[in-house]
Amino acid sequence: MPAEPLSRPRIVAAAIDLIEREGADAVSMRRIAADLGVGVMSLYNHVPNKAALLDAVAETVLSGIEFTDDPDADWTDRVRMQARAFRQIAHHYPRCTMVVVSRQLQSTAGLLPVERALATLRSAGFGGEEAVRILRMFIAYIVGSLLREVGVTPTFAPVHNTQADFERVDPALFPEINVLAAELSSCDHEAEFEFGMELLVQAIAVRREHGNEREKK
Amino acid sequence: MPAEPLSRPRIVAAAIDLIEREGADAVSMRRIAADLGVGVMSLYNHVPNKAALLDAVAETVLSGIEFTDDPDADWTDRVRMQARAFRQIAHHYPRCTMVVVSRQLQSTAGLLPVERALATLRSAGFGGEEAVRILRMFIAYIVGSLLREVGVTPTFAPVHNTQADFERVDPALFPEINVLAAELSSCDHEAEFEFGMELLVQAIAVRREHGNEREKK
DNA sequence: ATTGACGGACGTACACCGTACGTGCCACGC
DNA sequence: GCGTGGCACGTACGGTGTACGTCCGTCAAT
Repeated sequence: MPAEPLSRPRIVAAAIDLIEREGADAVSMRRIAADLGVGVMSLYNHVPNKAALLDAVAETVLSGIEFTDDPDADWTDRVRMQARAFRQIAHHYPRCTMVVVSRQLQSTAGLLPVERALATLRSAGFGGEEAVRILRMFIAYIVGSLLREVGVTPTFAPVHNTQADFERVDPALFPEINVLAAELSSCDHEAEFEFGMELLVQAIAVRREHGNEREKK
Repeated sequence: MPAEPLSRPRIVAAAIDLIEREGADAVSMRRIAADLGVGVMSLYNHVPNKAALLDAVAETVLSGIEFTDDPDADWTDRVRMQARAFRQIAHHYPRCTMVVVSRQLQSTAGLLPVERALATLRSAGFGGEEAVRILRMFIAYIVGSLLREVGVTPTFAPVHNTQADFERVDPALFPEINVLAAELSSCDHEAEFEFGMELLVQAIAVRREHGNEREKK
């Protein structure tokens, strides 16, 4: 007597749960079925195959982005907020992040963030082509940042101090690394992310100014 | 009569070859052994397990970066060159790129690029901590860019035009996407990469100016 | 020269994986 | 009453990573 009749959302939720608990490697159709107390092949009545299931996982995680867009705020603040929203879901589903960025999703799941971002950039005065370029640049930076974050803490396990690794390098061959061993081994991801984001925001801000000046001329 | 006696580099080379020919999904110990004309378990005399083999693949690919660093050039040009060198290996081993960025490598393989980059930034006048932050930002951007490039062309197969996908969205729900469908569906990766890199270079250039001014004050 | 140890190539075996296919149950429209 | 279609499920097949045991060539010590 299954209280709930095994639907696609339930399967996806179980998959996300499993990934967060035991990592992406632990995912198998048998394991998900066992967690749901269900036969393995029953899953295939709702999901065509494992790849599609993982796509659905990515889609679901991505659609969990919460936008608190304030149309009255400065456009730079809106850009900042949207970038942070992107990063926050990665903190909510840390183990799933690798799954999300690994599979390129050509579905409509990530479309709402794209729409919002483009609208913000257009309202800031950027042209269409330029807005797309800027958006792609931001996405690249965000994805790369998240990849490092989840890579360095794949299990949130004891972050075995890699400091020793950096201090063990040959000072003659790698003088800079040797001097900066402390800075290289520690990493405040939040501050790091904000630093890069601020640089990007200011870069496109000055680019907008130049564009406006050129228009006036 | 094995002409060459099956060494670890030979195994890694076979793995890279296989990945480039048939994609990362085709990699299996049995398949690699077959390509080498060798029994499966013989591989384990040189490689502890499959994960270590893939780590070695990442390490080997990464160590193939060619640096043509010109110490006399402007520091911005040196940064540009190093970023491009990073991207070029991804073009040389397109299918391996996902493997490289997927596994976080804490080995000494990627250390030389790090050393060069830090030296360049330090010589440009950046402080130690700031140089590390800037380097991390660049790496995030580059990794994110490469991930999009290899994601969009996982097999270099016919890039089934996703234009239709963008044009099919509801214009009422996604007006910006609808208007910019053409820009979103086409992507000149090279130009896109250069655009973002230029923005980053100029951003840190103005940051350096501000820092210098503050020092003078 | 004989022997012993040893490293590497290999086959077998096991647990697990994704999933194609067939079977049975149950709720429904006629 | 009777199809009929959807859904849960079991079985089975080909593939995977790898632990373990076996065999054999080489080389050091006796």
